[in-house]
Amino acid sequence: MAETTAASPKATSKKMRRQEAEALILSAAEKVFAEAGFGGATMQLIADVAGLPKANLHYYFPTKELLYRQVVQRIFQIWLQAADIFDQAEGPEEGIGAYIDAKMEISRRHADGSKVWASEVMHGAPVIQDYLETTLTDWTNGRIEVIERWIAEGRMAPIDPRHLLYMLWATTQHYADFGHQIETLNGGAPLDDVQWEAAKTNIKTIILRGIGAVE
Amino acid sequence: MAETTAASPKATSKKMRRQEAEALILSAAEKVFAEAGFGGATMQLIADVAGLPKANLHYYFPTKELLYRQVVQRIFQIWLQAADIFDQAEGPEEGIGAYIDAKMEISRRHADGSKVWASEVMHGAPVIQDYLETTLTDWTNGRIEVIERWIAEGRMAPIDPRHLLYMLWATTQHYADFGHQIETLNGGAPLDDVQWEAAKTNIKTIILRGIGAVE
DNA sequence: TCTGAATTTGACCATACGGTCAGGAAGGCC
DNA sequence: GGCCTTCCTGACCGTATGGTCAAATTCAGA
Repeated sequence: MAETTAASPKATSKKMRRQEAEALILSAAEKVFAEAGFGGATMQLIADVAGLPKANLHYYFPTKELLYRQVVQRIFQIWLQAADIFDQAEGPEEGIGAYIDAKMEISRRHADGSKVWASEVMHGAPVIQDYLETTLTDWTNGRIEVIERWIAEGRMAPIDPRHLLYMLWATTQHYADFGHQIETLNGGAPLDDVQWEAAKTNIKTIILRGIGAVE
Repeated sequence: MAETTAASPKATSKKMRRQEAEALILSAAEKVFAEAGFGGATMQLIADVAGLPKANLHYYFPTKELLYRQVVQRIFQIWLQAADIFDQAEGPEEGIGAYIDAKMEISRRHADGSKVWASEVMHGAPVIQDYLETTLTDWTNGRIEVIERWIAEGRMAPIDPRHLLYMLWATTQHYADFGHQIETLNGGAPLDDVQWEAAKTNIKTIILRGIGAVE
């Protein structure tokens, strides 16, 4: 189970702080939503995974939708943070290379969150449509400008920046969202450190060469 | 709604042939499963979309799982057929280029099916795990051999064929699975013919150049 | 120690869901 | 027309789910 957050359910005193309780529940919810989807997930199962009675979940998160919304928002934040690397770069090789590395790391460390996000978007983004229209749109347009500048400066080939971004998102998130398929094709074992490195290297090699950012 | 199959619900006589009834239901089910996921989809909603009473669905498909299974199998067949193009090719530029075209066409024409497939895999492939282990594994290994031959013949750079395939799948399916996100970033409108062509061209340009199959 | 706010929880409720069934309707075939 | 198979469907059932609630428990501060 996820050891990324807070203490174990019954380790300390009987009463929890709001913060740690919410973190525990969010972590359990992320896992269950990722495995079963919003419709397939049940509050009972999330409660079981969190090691809490169901009624306790409703104390912190009144409805299933509210809980789900927070799970989605959390991964979106992580997703956005990977953008910083993009900006700090001085050219496409560094910027896009680092962005690929960062997004691959997210796919590995936050596979559940990535799946929840993918599921949400696939179903028409009923919960975070406003984010797509505001934050994501702004972010995308900003990055498109950067790429266009790189093209104008002759640092890479004249590719449509939009489709390049889609390719970056698709390729990196695939390792999280379709992780089960990749694992099966890998003989049933998750990718090990070496294989993850190989994946990153391959992606960077193909894309950076493909856009003419390296020889 | 999908006009790809059969006649409209109540156009002809009261009684339907097994074949057209099943096609109608499968088409409705694909749409609903794509929009709501397996857990979120209800037999009632599928029935409504198909324009049939719920009990009639159970006449043709005894359980929800059985109906779902057939929807998934159908898209998998389409998915596999795109492989033929790969084999008939004589080199990477032609083979991979045609494969990208074919998979992009699937993403456009069968977006719902693609989403159902993605959802199934994301949730651990509870229904089609055997397909992943047999058919898909065989198909993948076969294609890896082809790519390795191309590399050996000096027709492309020494890329890990496995990760190249993942990239092809990811990039092309992204346009179906994340179609809503793309649509939102496109100002709320679906990609038009020109934009789809641009997408294909960009992907082919980047990948074919990236693997050293073209200059 | 007393008090009150925050937290925990078992029991409960209304609803919605997947699935069943019996009886009716259609249509092909003699 | 008579018969039989196939198809259709409203009404129904048991269960599981999201959510509620009031009583119990914990704990910090006066």
